[in-house]
Amino acid sequence: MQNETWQPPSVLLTVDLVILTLRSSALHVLLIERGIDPYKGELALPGGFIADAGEDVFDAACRELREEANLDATELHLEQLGAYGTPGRDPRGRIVSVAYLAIAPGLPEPEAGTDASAASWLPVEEFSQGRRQLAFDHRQILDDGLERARSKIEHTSLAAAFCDESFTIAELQRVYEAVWGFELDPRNFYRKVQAVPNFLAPVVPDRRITKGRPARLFRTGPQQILRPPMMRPLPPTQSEDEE
Amino acid sequence: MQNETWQPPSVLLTVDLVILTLRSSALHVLLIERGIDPYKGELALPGGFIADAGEDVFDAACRELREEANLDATELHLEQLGAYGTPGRDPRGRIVSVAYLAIAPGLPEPEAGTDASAASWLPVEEFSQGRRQLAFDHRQILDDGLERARSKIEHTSLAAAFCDESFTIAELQRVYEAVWGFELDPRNFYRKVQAVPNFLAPVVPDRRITKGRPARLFRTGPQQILRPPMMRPLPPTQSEDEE
DNA sequence: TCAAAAGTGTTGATCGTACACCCATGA
DNA sequence: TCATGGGTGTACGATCAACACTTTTGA
Repeated sequence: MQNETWQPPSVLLTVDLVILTLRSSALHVLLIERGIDPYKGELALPGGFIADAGEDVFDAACRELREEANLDATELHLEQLGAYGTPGRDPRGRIVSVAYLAIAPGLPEPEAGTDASAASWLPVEEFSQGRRQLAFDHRQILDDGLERARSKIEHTSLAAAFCDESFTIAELQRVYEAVWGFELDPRNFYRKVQAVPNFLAPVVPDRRITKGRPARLFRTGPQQILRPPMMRPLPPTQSEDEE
Repeated sequence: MQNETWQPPSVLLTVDLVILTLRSSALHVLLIERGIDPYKGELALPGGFIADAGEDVFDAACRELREEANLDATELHLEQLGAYGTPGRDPRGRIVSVAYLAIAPGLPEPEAGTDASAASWLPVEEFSQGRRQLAFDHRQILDDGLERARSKIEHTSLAAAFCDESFTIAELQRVYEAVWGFELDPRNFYRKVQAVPNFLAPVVPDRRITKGRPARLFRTGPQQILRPPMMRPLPPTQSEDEE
């Protein structure tokens, strides 16, 4: 236990964002090329220091979302991933980062001439087997964010956050396939999602023009928790050795 | 964007612990009665400031576990819940807390005469419907920890962390029943857990003396992810209104 | 009328649940 | 030999994967 003159040490606080979206049926993450040291020129997650001692951490994540990605936090899903506080993770000193996961519908390229101009969408597939590195411990944060997304679309309605407000069941299926990296049977998927009570609510009018028969449109219903869950097929398991 | 003389603000960092265990087949959480202001005399989660600017946040959680609860972090499950950083959550100033969830096998009462003497195990049931309050935002942290535990025992082997190194299937069942608040059929539970490949491994010798037929002993196998998952029965859902 | 995508029916295997029943031990 | 808890068999309904098939549109 500390004596009475002991003062607790202070740390610097940053937020980092794993922003995911679907582009051309592939999962992408928004990354920036760092313009300053440390890690100048390397890829990193968007983020930054909290603005002042009174700023809420969640508000800081919303602000960075706006400043670095031109995205409005009220229009997308934003949840905390966790705190990353290992000493030495940032060469500038003791910096603890609170990471957030954001999920956005398909979006245009970040506009040049804005603060977001250094940002670009990269396919997550390029980072999947350690093929490409990121600054700081951002590789770990990205992996944690991906696993969170993969896991949460199983038993929550999170997958709809990748879609526009109204969407077809085929569009929703493309989300699951991109995030999980598995192909799914469209006929079974169609019935499975509709069988979950209050997950999807039909939207009557404005159907879109496609090639074949037009699809029905849906929006998310009140049910956030999926029962039964959408179970992802297991990857090739080689543990078939029980009797 | 900030100008060049701007300096990022610093914050104070604490860790808080949600320590769960099973006592007499009921889920309990370790709480301390605060000896100093703020919230003097009220119940709070064990925790405290990081010791110095170089201490890892996880290590700080291990240290508090030892100091405040007399528990050894190497012998129990410890995982991060998340960061709690709303301004005003602590009247002493801008304090960000990183919360951890710890799960321990059944343990004796904290010893008097130690730093942990102000700590005691309380049944979580007393806090379940806002019946009793906690200091700071610890009520929220406790709720998040409970939901994490309830959710994780569904699809991971976390439930075994509530048991000793070797345990019977009936003991494991009591964990599920206490954490979920549901009674389960012992016969079906028995086969269900054994059907998960590599979840449980038999332990041959030393069986315990009980009333009836002695039960087989098991320890956890290498499989951390449960496939298929143990699904908790749904609470009385009143949304049976689809056609 | 053809291609393409949406949506439906059906079937056999698997899984979950309920519960009857048998087994091994201490008292 | 009885009470007690451990463990097995089985049957029925629900769910799932696979895939043949019909529907609705644009071209």
